[in-house]
Amino acid sequence: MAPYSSQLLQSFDARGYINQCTDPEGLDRLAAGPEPVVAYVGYDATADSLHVGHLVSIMMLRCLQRAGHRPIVLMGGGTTKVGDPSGKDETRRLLTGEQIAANIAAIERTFRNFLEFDSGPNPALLVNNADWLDGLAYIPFLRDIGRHFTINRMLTFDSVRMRLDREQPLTFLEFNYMILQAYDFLELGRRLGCRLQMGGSDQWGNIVNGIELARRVGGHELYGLTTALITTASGAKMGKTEAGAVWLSPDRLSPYDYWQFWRNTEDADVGRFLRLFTEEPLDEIARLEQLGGAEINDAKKLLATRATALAHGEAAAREAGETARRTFEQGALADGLPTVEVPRSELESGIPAFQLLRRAGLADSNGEARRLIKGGGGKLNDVRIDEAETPVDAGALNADGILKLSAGRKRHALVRAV
RNA sequence: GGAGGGGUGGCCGAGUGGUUAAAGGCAGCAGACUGUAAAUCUGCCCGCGUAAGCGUACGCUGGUUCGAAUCCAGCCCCCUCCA
Repeated sequence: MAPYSSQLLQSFDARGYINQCTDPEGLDRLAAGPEPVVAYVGYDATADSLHVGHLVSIMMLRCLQRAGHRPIVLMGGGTTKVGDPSGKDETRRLLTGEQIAANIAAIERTFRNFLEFDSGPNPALLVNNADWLDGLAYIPFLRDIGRHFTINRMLTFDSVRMRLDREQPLTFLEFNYMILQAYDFLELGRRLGCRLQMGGSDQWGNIVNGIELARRVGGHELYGLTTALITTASGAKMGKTEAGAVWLSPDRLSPYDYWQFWRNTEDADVGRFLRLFTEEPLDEIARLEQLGGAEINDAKKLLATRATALAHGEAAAREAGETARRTFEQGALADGLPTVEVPRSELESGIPAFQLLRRAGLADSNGEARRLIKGGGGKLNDVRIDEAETPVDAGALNADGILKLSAGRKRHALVRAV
């Protein structure tokens, strides 16, 4: 990779963000120029939270802002009504307008932790493509925009071909997604002077479409840059835990669990993840990833705390780290673990252990809780539970009226008598 | 419109009348080993139930049968070839 002259691309490159770029030299010149670069990443509003799969692009926006440029978060309020067929076997169920609006509001809260929207010389912008897509008139749109797309070419795109090859239906509605995304780029260029779109590698085709559309209708030269899909060293897609997706919203995944996710990073990924997901100095990261054996755990703790601080704030990160330290290193019963409340009267009369495990959220069904205990994974106050039926009563509570349940060595929950 | 093939548990994929809650693989959970790592080995892996058992499940609806994922009919959807 040629050395870049702009601080922006130097940082992107050093952090490991870049997978493909449509015109690295051109973009480098633009970023090294006197004007701040306006760049965007689009996010669908299909859920009320983003997850770690989105995190690289969020970090890029943050990095871009810190380098003095202007980030735009594009919420797909309009495109979500259509549904991106990329990477999906089946048509997604359609969301209502209210659901989409609620999702956007929830996601915005996450972005406020990563980007500066209200002050500074280059505040971030959050825009919604429903603003221009909802009011499109069909015939004029077809004539002005649709004429620049050929079906022949659209059929060659991975998102389309995959559906066709896998013999899955692709509706005309979804087929239009790539056109709308291309149009978004054009529109952001016109409205806000946006020159760069970034996204995951699966967005490459869609991004290129936007660039070509702008060229055909005679706009500015636009640039595209994608990130690699982040996988773990053992090849698994990143972002799954025991409990499911790793969400960025604290309502979906507690800061404690988020911290744990990063703490459990594989050895071989620590350096790479520190570069991608924290802002630690690069030479410090280089030192940390050299650590061997058990010492690498210090690097993992730093990764967990820094990454959690970005998503949930310094205080939450410190608290999560402290909870983990007391739970794992001292074997103590620490506040900050997931907690459920149970009426004291119920505990007085005794609750079968398997039921309590389920109620504490450590098992999804009674059967699963039973199997957990049978397999030796159920613990009450760090003592193995031998029988699923064994009643847990008030005697297990400590002086504060709390007891600890565990599923395996990593998943813990507190039960508080009330 | 015609001919043929197909729709099985989170995913992939066996299974052509009872021994099938359904082989095998992946993913997931737990145990052992460790460092809250990886790799490896072991167990678990639809729900309820201590258990016996019950409920639900092989695209949908009905039928044949003592008994159906398996046979029959109709319907829906997908694929291939022909028009």
